[in-house]
Amino acid sequence: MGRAPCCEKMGMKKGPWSSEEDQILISYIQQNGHGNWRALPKLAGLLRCGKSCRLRWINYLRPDIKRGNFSGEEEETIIQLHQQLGNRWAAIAAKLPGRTDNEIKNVWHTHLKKKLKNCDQFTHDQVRKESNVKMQVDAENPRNSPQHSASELSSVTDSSAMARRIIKSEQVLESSESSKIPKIDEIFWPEELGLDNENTGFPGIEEFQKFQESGDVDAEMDFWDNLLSGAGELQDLPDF
DNA sequence: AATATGTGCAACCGCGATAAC
DNA sequence: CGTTATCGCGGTTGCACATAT
Repeated sequence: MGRAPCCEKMGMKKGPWSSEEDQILISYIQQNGHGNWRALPKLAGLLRCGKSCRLRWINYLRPDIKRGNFSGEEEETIIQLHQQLGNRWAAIAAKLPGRTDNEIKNVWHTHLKKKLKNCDQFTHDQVRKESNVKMQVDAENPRNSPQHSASELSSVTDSSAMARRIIKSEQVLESSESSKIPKIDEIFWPEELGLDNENTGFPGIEEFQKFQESGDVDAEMDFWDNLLSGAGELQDLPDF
């Protein structure tokens, strides 16, 4: 259909809101409700378009807005919901009380996307690595089952589980101030440091690989919890 | 200390859906 | 039933601040 933008009228103010404007909008909505957004600015005495007022109220001034950093739990929820719903930010926001679609969208683009990118990179490397190992094993033992190999690979391509690993591992790092604890990249990409897959120096690496193979995410989360609670013991790690 | 670059976030824009006429 | 107005959503932009060089 094509419709003229709501702010086409000249004289409408744009850009950041002043505290005076905020106050006018808050007190008007508290007294009268928002009603017709388009009519609101005129009635409230604001030189803004209705769209701008609505956005300001929904994303910033609403009393039930929860401000501050997202918890790991919230981030995990967003990742899982995004996997299910895609970029339907409003639908995702509906599952997170006090969070707005705009805020979630921002967090996604600034934090979570990067995490998943790292995760994808890890997954890609891991698949490649496991494929190489598999090819080597197959060459040595042609009777190896192809189905078994597929299930092994599927466990590392579950991006939700991977995201959980990333978040949990970051919690491990945040929980300790020891400079001897390797960064997540160092845990996940030991080959870049010249360490082979068999002996990374990462404590519990065998259990970690076991969970990956089984695909038992909950058991893996328990593993991370144990690692988190025993983060202090990681000081025994070799220098990287 | 000055400048360049990166990051986070609030706000804007355009479009589709839908209600109202 | 077609047209118009409004709302709500998702994508994008631009600015302020932080960090690196």
